[in-house]
Amino acid sequence: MADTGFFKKVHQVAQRIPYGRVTSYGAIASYLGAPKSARMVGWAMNASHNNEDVPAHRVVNRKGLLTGKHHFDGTNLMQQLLESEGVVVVDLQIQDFKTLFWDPTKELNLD
DNA sequence: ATTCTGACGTGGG
DNA sequence: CCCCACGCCAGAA
Repeated sequence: MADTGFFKKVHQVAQRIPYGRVTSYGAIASYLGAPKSARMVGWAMNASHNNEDVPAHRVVNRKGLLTGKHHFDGTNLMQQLLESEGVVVVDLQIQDFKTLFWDPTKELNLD
């Protein structure tokens, strides 16, 4: 099933998002070398939804808006998870998004 | 094979 | 900042 290289990469990058940090679909897509396939990242997140190791709630759109919150189990589970990590979210909008933003192409360091 | 959709992004106004 | 139109590509019907 969806265990393509693309999905796998997305999962790995998502897993490396630090606690209390967030990133965007485009950032991950760009890191994977497919800046045009940002949507596919979201699709990959859907598949990763099966994998608890992938914190999909830390991935938002470029505006820092929790566009995918509707895809989570509850109605505001995504926001709860983020706030639980210290991320301030107001009306689906992450506050200080620029500060909390974690760019894999710049800040991703390998173990 | 064709058509539509979508957890997006960019550019122009 | 907002709004609008277009591009992109994988999957479902």
